[in-house]
Amino acid sequence: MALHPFNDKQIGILEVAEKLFAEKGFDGTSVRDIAKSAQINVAMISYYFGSKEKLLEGIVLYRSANLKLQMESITNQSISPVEKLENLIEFFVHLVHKNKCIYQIINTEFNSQKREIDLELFNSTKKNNYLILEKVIKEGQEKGIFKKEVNIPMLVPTILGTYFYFSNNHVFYSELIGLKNELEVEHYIHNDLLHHIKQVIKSLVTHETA
Amino acid sequence: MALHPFNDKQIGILEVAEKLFAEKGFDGTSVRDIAKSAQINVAMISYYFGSKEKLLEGIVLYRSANLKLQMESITNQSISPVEKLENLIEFFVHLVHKNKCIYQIINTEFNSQKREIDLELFNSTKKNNYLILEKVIKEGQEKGIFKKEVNIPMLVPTILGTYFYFSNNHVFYSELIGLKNELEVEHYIHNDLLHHIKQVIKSLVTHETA
Amino acid sequence: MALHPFNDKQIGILEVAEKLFAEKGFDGTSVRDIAKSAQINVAMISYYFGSKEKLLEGIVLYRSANLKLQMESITNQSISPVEKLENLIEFFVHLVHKNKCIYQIINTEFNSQKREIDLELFNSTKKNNYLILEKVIKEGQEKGIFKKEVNIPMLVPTILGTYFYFSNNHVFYSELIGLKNELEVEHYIHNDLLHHIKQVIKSLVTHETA
Amino acid sequence: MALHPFNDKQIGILEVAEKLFAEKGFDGTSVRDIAKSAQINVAMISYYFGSKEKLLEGIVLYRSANLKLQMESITNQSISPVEKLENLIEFFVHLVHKNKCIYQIINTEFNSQKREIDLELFNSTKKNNYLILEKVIKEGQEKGIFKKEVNIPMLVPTILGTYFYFSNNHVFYSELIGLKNELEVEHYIHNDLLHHIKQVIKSLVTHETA
DNA sequence: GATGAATGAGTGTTCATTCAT
DNA sequence: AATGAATGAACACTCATTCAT
Repeated sequence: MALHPFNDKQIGILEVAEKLFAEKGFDGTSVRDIAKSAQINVAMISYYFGSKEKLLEGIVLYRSANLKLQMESITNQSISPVEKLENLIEFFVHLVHKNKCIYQIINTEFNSQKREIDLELFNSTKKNNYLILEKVIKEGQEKGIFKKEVNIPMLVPTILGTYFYFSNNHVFYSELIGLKNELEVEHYIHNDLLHHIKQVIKSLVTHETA
Repeated sequence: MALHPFNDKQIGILEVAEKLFAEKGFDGTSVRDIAKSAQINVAMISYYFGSKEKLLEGIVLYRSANLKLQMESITNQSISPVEKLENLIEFFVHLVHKNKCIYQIINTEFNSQKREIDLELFNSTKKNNYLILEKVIKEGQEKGIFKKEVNIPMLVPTILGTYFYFSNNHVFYSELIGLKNELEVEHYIHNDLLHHIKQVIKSLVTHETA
Repeated sequence: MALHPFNDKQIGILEVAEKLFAEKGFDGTSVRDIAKSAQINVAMISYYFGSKEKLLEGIVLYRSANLKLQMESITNQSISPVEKLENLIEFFVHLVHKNKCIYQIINTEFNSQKREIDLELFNSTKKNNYLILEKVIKEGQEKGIFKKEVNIPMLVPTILGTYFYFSNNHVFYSELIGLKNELEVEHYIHNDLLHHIKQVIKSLVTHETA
Repeated sequence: MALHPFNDKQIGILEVAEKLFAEKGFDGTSVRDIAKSAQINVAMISYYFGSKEKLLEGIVLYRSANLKLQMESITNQSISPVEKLENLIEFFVHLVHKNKCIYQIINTEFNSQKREIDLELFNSTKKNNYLILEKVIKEGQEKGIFKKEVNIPMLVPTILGTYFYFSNNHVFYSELIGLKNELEVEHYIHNDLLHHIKQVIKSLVTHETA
């Protein structure tokens, strides 16, 4: 059974719209833009989704359904808390990187109550992710591997904030670091940036091992 | 001599527009919205700035000029590198917090080449800030206080990314942490969040001191 | 043999459409409204009637056929001209009251050549009704019961105009007279209003009887 | 002081719109039709009136203000009740004939709560007219000139209903009576039809004078 | 025979901008 | 210097109708 009620044609429109909304913003994207990109008639957007706003809701619903995670496997393995933590960070970063568009949209369109739609499914996923991370940290703390005085709720902001800040300013940092094209940026993210984030978190939570 | 060419009336419009653009986005804000908020005639925006786009450029120019920093004082004092670093982090966080609006605008309106205007002044400030941080870190490394293997360019993304991620998702985190109103959020940022960021960076760059 | 070519499904649509057209006007009613009310597919209207306009013609045709009257009986009875006149007035008022919808439609949609469809059948019925009334009046005149100087063509406008004016403004008159609900309005029409119209016409055409 | 807040340009639009609404109905008339007829830009309708609906309200307001009557003169003269009644009928018929459009609009657009706008001013005028007529009738009754058993509230429906029924069906009646053009119809209304209506009312309310 | 999908034209309205003053 | 009036283009959306099945 599907987690969302969209057929193939609708999904095509959703994905085109997601890309455009992420690039140009909701208000900066007209239904005509979407229709042209998706090679459909303008009327189809109303026909399929009811309205432009409902289309946006559709995107959130569609992606929220897809984001339902199977992270249990990561944290249930019989590996050390540090390894679990590293796997989790890797998982988080890959996840948001792969779903950059929808995160971009949600961060720009749903901030400060600009728009009011149901983010419940999305937020429950976020909450769930937090709880998994919290469990791993507490496990490490109990084992004496992790420090006690860590501000756990602020870990995800540090992990994902670092990623998003880099991503949002990738033009600036590409120049600063000397990345010549998108491929190199991509490579940098999956290697250097990810490594940096891991180091940041590990340094914070673990006792220094000489 | 002024760093920007705007008179008092224009500044009034700029500040109103900045607030609205940050709240509702550039495309989501009409010149009539701005005119009404600023209690001026609609035609004034074109009259004073040429166009809505030019108004946006004006905001960036106005704020960039204001962001010109006197950070030298922080780093020239005869205090330890760790203290310098802490002061710098505090300075950065307070700066972006105070100028949240313009950062919001730049992050949403100038991503992925959506809009092409001159961010040179803004970017040079950013670059300058980076260089100051880099200097502090290198000083600490030379003194043997800081680790060598730190990815210095990614420090600002970690510092400001953490702040922005929290700020963008403050509704979610207010609920998670239990902050009841804007005042408590404000207090949390200047205390707990700032402390967390300092810990993150210090843990990363310093050798553990037992 | 049927007087119109419509099957049961078509008649269902016609009657729903008639009601909606009378309530909201032709242009104010969409084929989707009709389809929803009639619980059929939107495409059915074009399928069955060819177009929305043809559907309107269909309604007129359907009702015109139904309006074919058996009034001969009224005027052929061996009763006095005054009684014939009263019966005729009663018949007219009841007829238009029962078919209020189609009269409403015709009065609003076919005025001033707004729409050009075949009202021949409808008009021939109207003409026929006039002739029957004329016959009764002339019979009364010949018998010396009715006045000679009556403007016979204006009798129907007086009879039906009074009814329609009241009907169109029933909200205003309900308040003026003190009718509390639709039932009381209905009762008023069949009693007081009908009586008034009879008095009006009788006073006009008959010699005062002391 | 003006009874309505419209300037000359607005009045131009109002009058064009009134004509079109009367001819083709509110829903049958597009703002582009109006703009073209009034030789103005489409946006002006929203600019001046806010919306198409508000334009309709504007028409009603404009005409209602104009309909404020100085009928007192008619009924305060020292003439017989019969003469007063005749003058009143003449006044009513001329009034509605001259303002045919707005009456047409109100009768078709505001029936059965199809549209809900403020008809208070219009209705108070209607009520006022009724009261003046009632006064005249009662004066005649007191003087013994008019009958007692008259249904006074139904007099206006008879007077104006007759006029409107003829007007709405003028094509049919032109053919029936043999009126060749608009001029002849106009002439018929002001002479024969008006005379007929007077006869109808006089016959009803006065005692026959041999 | 009957219908869901799809379309192009048209809807009322808002937009940033310009113009006359 | 400053503004109310005005404009053409674009907006999201609905329309009656058609078409493939």
